[in-house]
Amino acid sequence: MSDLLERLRGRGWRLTSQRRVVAEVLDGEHVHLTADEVHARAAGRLPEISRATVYNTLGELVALGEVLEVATDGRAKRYDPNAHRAHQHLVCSGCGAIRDVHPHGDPLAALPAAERFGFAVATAEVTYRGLCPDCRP
Amino acid sequence: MSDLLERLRGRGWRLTSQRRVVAEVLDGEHVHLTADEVHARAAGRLPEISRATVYNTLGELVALGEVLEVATDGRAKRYDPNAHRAHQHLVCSGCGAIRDVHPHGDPLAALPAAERFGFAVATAEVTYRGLCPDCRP
DNA sequence: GTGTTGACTTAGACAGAGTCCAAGTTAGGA
DNA sequence: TCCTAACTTGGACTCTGTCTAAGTCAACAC
Repeated sequence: MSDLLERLRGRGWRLTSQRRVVAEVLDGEHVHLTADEVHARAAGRLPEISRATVYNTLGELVALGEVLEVATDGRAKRYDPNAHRAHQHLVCSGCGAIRDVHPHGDPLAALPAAERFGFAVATAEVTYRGLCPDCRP
Repeated sequence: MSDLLERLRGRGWRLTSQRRVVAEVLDGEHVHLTADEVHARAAGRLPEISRATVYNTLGELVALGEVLEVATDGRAKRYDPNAHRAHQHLVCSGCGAIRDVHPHGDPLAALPAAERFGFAVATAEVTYRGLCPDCRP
């Protein structure tokens, strides 16, 4: 994602310090941060950045396909900078930890035409759930 | 789900009119209602039922395994009374419509041991997304 | 039937996540 | 350097969902 800023500029983005900081936060740690966590880290570098701007910027990055939105629980969405390699998520039912995983095969292929009901099915998201080593009894 | 009330009674539930109405609402329409929609329909039959009771009852039904919680967007959770037959969900990216679908194969099998990172993986939820016939261009 | 009691329900306050808006600021082209 | 549309800001607001204290009532014992 290091040339992300250039790609965005090429798409007509105005390159503000706020957007730069948000992109750097996502780029820096390949974890799954919530919007509030992104805001906290961004504020570490640019104290006056507002929550609204973080939400706006994240929404734009998602719309541009540079970042994935992950909703594994009913709580805050998380943002995954690893948008350029297909993967799924493994979530701990105990502590909520998330890992990227790479199952084999294409999950889309498992849905026969008769089960598509005329939808133009485009993607399949898989969430695996279970207890992580730290949470196992 | 018609004998749901009996099953619940057998598990020590007190059978109040509120719980009965919530169970009937879920039983009556095999759609995926939000908590607020369940509340609205329940209030049609029992006007003084409170939101808190609807949330409590839905939570209990989920804990008992009688109803599934489905979070397909970052918005309100939806409640799926079809908990006794394994299935996945197909969601319209345009209007949000949800259908139960039955892919073949077990999605869990696609995750090799090397990709489980010591987790005791228990379930795999698949969400297929695409445009429904009404939303296709 | 009546009484008792703890489980259940209620209204409303509260909290977390996210959106919206009007006013102020600024990146980048002319 | 100036201009202006695009961007940012703080704060109010909405939407979901949770919590609490006080009141109610289903089911059991008698």
